[in-house]
This record gives sequence, C-alpha cells and structure tokens, in this order.
Amino acid sequence: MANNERVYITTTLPYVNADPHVGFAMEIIRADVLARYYRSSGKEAFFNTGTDEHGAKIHEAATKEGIDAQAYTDRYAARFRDLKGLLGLSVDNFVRTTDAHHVMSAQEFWKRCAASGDIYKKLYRVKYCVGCELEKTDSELVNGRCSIHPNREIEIREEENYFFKFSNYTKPLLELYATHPDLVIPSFRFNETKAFVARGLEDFSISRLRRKMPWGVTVPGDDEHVMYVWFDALVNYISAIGWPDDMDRFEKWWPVIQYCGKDNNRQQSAMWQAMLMSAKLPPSKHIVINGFIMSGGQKMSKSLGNVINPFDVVASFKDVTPFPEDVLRFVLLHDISSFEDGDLTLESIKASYASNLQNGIGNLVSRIMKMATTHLDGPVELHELDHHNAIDDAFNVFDIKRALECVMGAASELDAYIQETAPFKVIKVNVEDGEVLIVEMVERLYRIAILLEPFLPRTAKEIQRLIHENKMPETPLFGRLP
RNA sequence: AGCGGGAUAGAGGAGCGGUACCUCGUCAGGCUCAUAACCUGAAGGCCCUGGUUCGAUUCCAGGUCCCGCAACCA
Repeated sequence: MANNERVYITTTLPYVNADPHVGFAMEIIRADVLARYYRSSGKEAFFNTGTDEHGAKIHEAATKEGIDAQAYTDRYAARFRDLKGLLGLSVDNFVRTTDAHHVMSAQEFWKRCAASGDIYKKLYRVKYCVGCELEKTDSELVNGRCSIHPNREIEIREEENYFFKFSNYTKPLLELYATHPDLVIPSFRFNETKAFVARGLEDFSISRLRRKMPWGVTVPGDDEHVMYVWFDALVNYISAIGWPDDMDRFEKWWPVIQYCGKDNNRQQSAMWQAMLMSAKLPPSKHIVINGFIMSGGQKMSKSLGNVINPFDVVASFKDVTPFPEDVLRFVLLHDISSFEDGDLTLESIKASYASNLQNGIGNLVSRIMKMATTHLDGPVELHELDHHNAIDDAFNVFDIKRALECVMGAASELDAYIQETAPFKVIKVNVEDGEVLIVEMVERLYRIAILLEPFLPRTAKEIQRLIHENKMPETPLFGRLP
C-alpha cells in the first residue's frame, strides 16, 4: 500500500432515476464509517460521493415528465445531496456527472484511451421492433419476436458505435489480479471477477448516437455521438480529485478505496480497471463489495410492498431519540453482514433498536451517569486511550460489522462488570472504594464512546459531552418505542 | 442450459479438521445504579449417503432442497 497517511474513499455514484435506496444508504454509511475511522486513527481522509446523471433512462424519464433533463437531474441530485444531513455523513465532495469539470475530465479520459488505440468505431447491429419503435435486447424477445407485437418482423438495424477494446485486457487484468491479491474484497467476489475475466472479454460499446439519445457527454471530435453512461460515470473517481488538470491533487489522493454493491462487481473490478490501464493510470487500491439487503427473505420490490425506505426509517425514530439517523446507521452496520446478503424488516429494526440501543447503550449511559452524578463531585479526569486491536483488525479487512460488534461487546461487558463489582452497593459501606469503582465505570464508558464514534457519531459525541460535564441525559438517549 | 451462493438449536445469524458460538425467544434464579432496564444459569442444533482421516459440522464425491444472475430497481 503506497499511501499510508492519506485515504481516498468513494461510493459508487447512484443513478438518479429514483429515490435513494436503503442499499445505497448502507453503502454510503459504510464508506462514512471507514472515513471516520481513518480520521480517528490520525490519517487524512477524502470522502467522495455524488450522482450519475446521464443516459437513456434519465432522458426518457425527463421526457415523460415533459421537463428538461438537467432540471430533472437537479431535482434528484438534491435528494441525494440531502443524504449527508439525513444520515450524518462526513462527505467531503459531491460530484455530479453533469458538472463541467467532470464532463471535461471524461472527454480527456476518452482521448487517453483513444491514444492507446483502445477505441474504435464499428457497425453495431441492433434488433428493432417497429411496433414499439424501440430497440430490443435478446432477453426481451420471445421466439425471436417482440412479445407485444408478435406479428411484426424484428428488423435488424445497423448503427455505428464506438467500442472499447476490452478484449485487449484479458491478460493484463488477470496479471493485475494476481499481483494485487486484495484488490477486490471479499475474496469470493474476487473469484467471481477472475472467473469472468478468465472466460475471455468482449469489447463493449461506449457510445450512443446523439440523435437517438442526446443526454450524455459529447464524444471528443465527434458531435454525432455521446458517451455511454457507464464510460463517463466511472471517470468520476478521478475527476473528483482533480484529474486531469490538477495532478498534484490527483496524486495526493489516488489510488482509491471504492465501495459498491455486488451488482457492480464487473464494472468496477474489470471494466473500470481496464479503462484505467488504457489511460495509463494506476489501478484502484481496494474495491469493497456489499451484498444486497432483502426484506423478509425476499428482494425488496414495490409490488411486494416490503421496501425499506431510509427516509422513513429515520423519520420513524424522530420521537423516541434525538439521534434517529444513528438508529438507521446502527441497524445497517450491525444487523447486515459486511459482505453477504442481509435481511431487514421494520420489525427487525425495532427489535434491534430495543435490544442494542435502548436497553444496551442508552441504558448503560443512564445507569453509569446516574451513579456518577449522584456520588462524584465533578467530571472524571480522562486520559489518552490506546488502540483497540480487535477493532483495528476488523477494519483492516473491511469487516465493519465485526468492528461494531467489538464495541457492543465492550458495552455488554461493562454491564456485567457493574453487576459484579456493584459500585452502587459498595458506595453505601465505603465511600472511597465506591468512588474508585464509579470513576472506573465512567472511564470505561468514555472509551466505548470514543470507539463508537465512527459508527454513531452524534450519539458518541453526546455521551462524551455528558461525561465531560458529569451530567445525566436530560431525556433517554434512546427512548421507548410507542 | 450455464455461472455462482447456500442448507448449523423455535427464529435469524457466525464459525470451523479435535470441548460448536452469538442474538432474539422459552424456563429458573439474582440485582436494585439504570429506560420493567441489567446480571447468572438451564433446555434445545451442524440436510442425506458415501469417502479421506486417529478424528469431519468443517475436506472430497454423489444426492435432496433453497436462492441469486436473464425483468426500472443497490
């Protein structure tokens, strides 16, 4: 690892044709926890996110609403920008793929790939249903015919597209994977990538005809074409840190640790890495891949009505805690596997809240601070804290769930320790011994509050404040659900 | 079809060649500092059949059953 003092972390850029998905909320919260953890370990961190705004789906959605594509994306980009406040994120940069700098960067990137001889034009055959006036993919056809217009012949139309010579990169990618054994995390995702590349790669189309789909970045030197949305969007990881015009900034931060969902494995681990090679840029440092969140054992879908909306979850805890965003952060970080698929329902969220936050952390703070405020004259004097090795180990392998479990384990041990040593009993017979115990409880609680900070930032800060001021929480940190 | 993942107490999850662990639930006890919270203990389990091995829940083979990738969707 080349750069040990600085860390550049990014999420993928969500596509702005729908409201933020809870799966993306999980991705961005995990990236946030990582950024906060690195900062707490004395590193400098740069945390990027943003929105992916080009492409046919946006164009169609905007057209359907009868508004300009830019106006459409402005509205949705704001929705995603709001996540920062809603989820308590320490985001440093929000890139929109419609930003002028990003557009320029994507065009320069294209030129570099072209200069490497990896971009060429070729005739592209598309299947077209005149009835629908739409292109059809093979999977949409039934017996070679449009399912809506089975009486019409599917026409084969030819159009010129630019292609990226992905096929040139089969061997270089396999070499990259062999020399960077922790490029893709977890390893079973890396295996999928390797297997996919080893089967041999096919060139992919990276442009669309402007007259059919105008909403994209203009291909350098060819006004008739715009870039396929993937090609332009992936460049955000470097445009966000100043590439190509501010190379000092770029070199300060690159390479990146990127988070993505499992549906993005190929794009990030294979396509993007090949594109970087083509542009003669170093590969990503790590690509950390999340699983999906199911609900009640099934994929979330509107028709099943089991969609967990991050905005709703936060709103539903507003009346019981001053830190509703930390509730969502907690369940996403604690109740879902760091790498496998997980499951979340409204019931499971409530159960986890009651057991871990209300009866766990919240109650622990109350019982300790009650003893402290009753029996101590003033705030406990606090000293520097050493590192928690088990947590560092978990973070080193990006196992955020395990890291949080270490903190929760410490809280649970402290509950048991209070029971064992019974300071509330000791203080009645020996004031001095009782005070020593209570001070110890406060110190241990403080340590937990420090460790908790990357995960539940506002809750952790509040516990620290209570300790510094030797105060009871005015209202329960995590109150009882109605 | 192909590719991939999985089957562990009532439920949901971890684990792993050698006393099988956690959370919730159930039952019994304890404590009173705390948000009827907290602590201790108990009952209960590795899909099936072979193989490798001193020893398999773990590795291998076969079987059964689930799930994902092809449908806007992270």
